[in-house]
Amino acid sequence: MQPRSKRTGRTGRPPRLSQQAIISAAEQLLAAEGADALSMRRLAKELASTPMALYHHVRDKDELLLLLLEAHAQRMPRPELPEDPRERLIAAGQVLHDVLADCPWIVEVLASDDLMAVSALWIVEAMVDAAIKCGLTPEQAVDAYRIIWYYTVGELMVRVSRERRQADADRPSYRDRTFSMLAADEYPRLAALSDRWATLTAHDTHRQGLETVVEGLLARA
Amino acid sequence: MQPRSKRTGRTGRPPRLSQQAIISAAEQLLAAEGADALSMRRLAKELASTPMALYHHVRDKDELLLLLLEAHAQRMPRPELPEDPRERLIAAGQVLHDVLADCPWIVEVLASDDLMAVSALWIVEAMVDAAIKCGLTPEQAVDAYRIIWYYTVGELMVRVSRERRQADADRPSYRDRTFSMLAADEYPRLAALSDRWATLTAHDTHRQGLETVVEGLLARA
DNA sequence: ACCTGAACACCGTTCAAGT
DNA sequence: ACCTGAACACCGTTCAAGT
Repeated sequence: MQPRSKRTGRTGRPPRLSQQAIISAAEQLLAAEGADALSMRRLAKELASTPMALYHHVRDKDELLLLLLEAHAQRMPRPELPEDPRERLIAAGQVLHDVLADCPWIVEVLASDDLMAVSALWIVEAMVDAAIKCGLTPEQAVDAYRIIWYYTVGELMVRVSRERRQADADRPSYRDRTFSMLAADEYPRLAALSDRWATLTAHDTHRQGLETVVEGLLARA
Repeated sequence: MQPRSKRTGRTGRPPRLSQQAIISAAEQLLAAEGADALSMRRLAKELASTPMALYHHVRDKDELLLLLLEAHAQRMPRPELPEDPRERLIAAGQVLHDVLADCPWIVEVLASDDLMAVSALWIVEAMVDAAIKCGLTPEQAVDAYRIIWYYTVGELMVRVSRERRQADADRPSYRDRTFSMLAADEYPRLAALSDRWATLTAHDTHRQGLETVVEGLLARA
């Protein structure tokens, strides 16, 4: 696995670093200290090397993040999807979500490209295929994929940022401050729900929303 | 409008800076040079002041961003929403989207809090109200709002990041490289669509997706 | 080919002092 | 009360040089 220099001339030293080693170290760092800790400089320190040595193996930080996403997607199990196209569409959407949900650092990558890693492309294929089998045209199927994708990205964004906020939990959230000041005449619905808002918006609605979105998408088939 | 010191003692100088002045300068900077240019240091330079002077008027950069969002939402016109609750729900979702869509720098704020500025809270009120009038329970209405919110955030994230990518358009997108290498036997649907993928995913599906999501939401009412 | 050291051009934020 | 200067603890990336 470890790439070696092709010519082992007398003066050439064996490479101390490799893309693999860098990716592994980055994964360890992410697991141990979270996304904020991952910087080129810190990573170099972790590898007992210098920042510039990394740039010999990855083009820039963006490429490193993409490589990390790729490695993560490759490791994920590829579950059998249901035969029924509707169930298949929902299941694929769920997998898409789950692949990304357990590596929250990925959100920065999400923003940087609108397409998954190659290793996750089978999910997109499954979704477009299922949508077509549900009676959508190929064009509608692509639109359906995009709508589900937007829903997924949004859910992840909000989920991750909430988790980060809870991490440094000292200061009261803007939301709490806002809801305690709600004028009941101007915002009757929100005021009526204000004390339950935190709990109502805390429970996980991803799956339910996914099913809802699919229901809407197939209604036009 | 300009806050003045209450005691104008002989030794007290008139304040050179104010929250208002800082916000205005930040808006100008954002308009002129985009989100990346907005830093506390740069902003101080623009105001012919020092970074630390800013911290006397805003707590930190997060608060500044929140104040900017608030100011933006306040300026937005508040359109009359349709009476019909279903149309009302869609229209409110559209406004929510539009308020955010024309200030792409906001995406960083979106991640940092799950609730809108106070000035945009009327949209949430309208959505929850419309959902209830459509026959949903208050709990379902909150879930409906959240699902639309996720969809909106995701659409904006992807939209903004695509626009940024096009800004520095030198390097070919990861997507293009990926799609040109697609194995037709492994990804039959995507391969069949590969040459049209760019155009199919370029057109704006926000509105259509919004209507679809609402359709799915109301199907269970 | 692979790596290092020093530098460039930045960040957000804190501290201690000035008027 | 309002502001300044200097500093702390970082960033990503480039350049020129070393073996």
